[in-house]
Amino acid sequence: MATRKGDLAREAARLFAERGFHGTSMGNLADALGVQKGSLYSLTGSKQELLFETMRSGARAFHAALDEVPDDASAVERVRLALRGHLRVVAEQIDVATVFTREWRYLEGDDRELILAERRRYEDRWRRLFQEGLESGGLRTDLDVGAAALLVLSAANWAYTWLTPGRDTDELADRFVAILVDGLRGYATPA
Amino acid sequence: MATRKGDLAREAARLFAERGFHGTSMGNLADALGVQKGSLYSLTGSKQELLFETMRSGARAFHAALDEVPDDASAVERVRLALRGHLRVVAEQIDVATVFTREWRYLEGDDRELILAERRRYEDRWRRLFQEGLESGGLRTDLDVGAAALLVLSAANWAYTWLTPGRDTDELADRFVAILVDGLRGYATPA
DNA sequence: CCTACCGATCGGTAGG
DNA sequence: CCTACCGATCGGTAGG
Repeated sequence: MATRKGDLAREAARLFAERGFHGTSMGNLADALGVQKGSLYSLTGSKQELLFETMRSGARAFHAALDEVPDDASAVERVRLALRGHLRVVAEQIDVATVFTREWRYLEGDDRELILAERRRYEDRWRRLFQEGLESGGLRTDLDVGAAALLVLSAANWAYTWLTPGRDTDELADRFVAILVDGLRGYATPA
Repeated sequence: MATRKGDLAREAARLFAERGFHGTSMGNLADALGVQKGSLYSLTGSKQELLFETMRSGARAFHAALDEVPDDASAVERVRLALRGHLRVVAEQIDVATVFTREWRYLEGDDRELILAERRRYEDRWRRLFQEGLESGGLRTDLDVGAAALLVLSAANWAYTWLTPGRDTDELADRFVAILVDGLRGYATPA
């Protein structure tokens, strides 16, 4: 069911990702929908609200992807599935993911606080993944959990700049994890 | 020797990093320097030129850091020093690094092509670092060079979002490399 | 470095 | 969804 409101949300994500929030005018959005800019205000309250809705949609997608990671898998397997999930969201919703990762600082007031809290919560969930992996013995005991989480989150957060939608996304996540798990030097896995 | 032109370049980098290129007006820059906005045009040709000069300064700094990596060190050591160099540039010139990493797409015409070429060249130099490491035997023979370079470049390019200037930057680079080299599972180094 | 100004465009509203 | 409009601000210039 394609609604005009949905069309606007999609075009807003696309243009905010392509030109940035401040580089996109309500006039640009109106052109993309083929209407006059005054008409947009029956579909949204403000440009700021369009940004906020895009961010909420991003937060929802990334958290939902993490929800799918099973509690009972091994530490390495959980990291692998979490990275697959994150990269899949980026690949399937590249515009929303781009705006979520890069344009949050143009939010104002309470909108900004709410989205920042969601971003922090997402990163905390990742850190917990590593912390639990360490405690359950799936990761080396001297692992720097903060640095490890930061490293993987960097790969995840930078992905919108290079990921090509529909091109072996899962396999790429696995290749990252393979390097992370066994290292650049790569000793053989013990029997 | 503090010149007005230098003051303007510094304030431009700071504001472009803080509010984004399109979120910063010539009026904001004039306020930061304590002059009227018309006066800025004796120091620069246009707002676009200020962005371009910031980008050139970033490109210069990152390439210069890579120049310092010795040719004759081991593969792992070269990666470690290259990451140290990159993070040091981010820490010491956080505004320039932020703009270089995030605002390049607001450049137009030839300026954009030139800076994009410099960015590509920088990433190529990193890939070569891994390629040479593989050929000299310092890295595991089945290493996916493209994925490994992308992983480290992600950590490097995301650093402007979390790096605190002047706080153990070198040590953090070393911790990243330690995880990358020996892996999350971490087998003992062979004798 | 300032004052005064240019045309263009901005986000948003009123009234239909 | 449109027309017509609001005050504010934009990047930039002229002339001093």
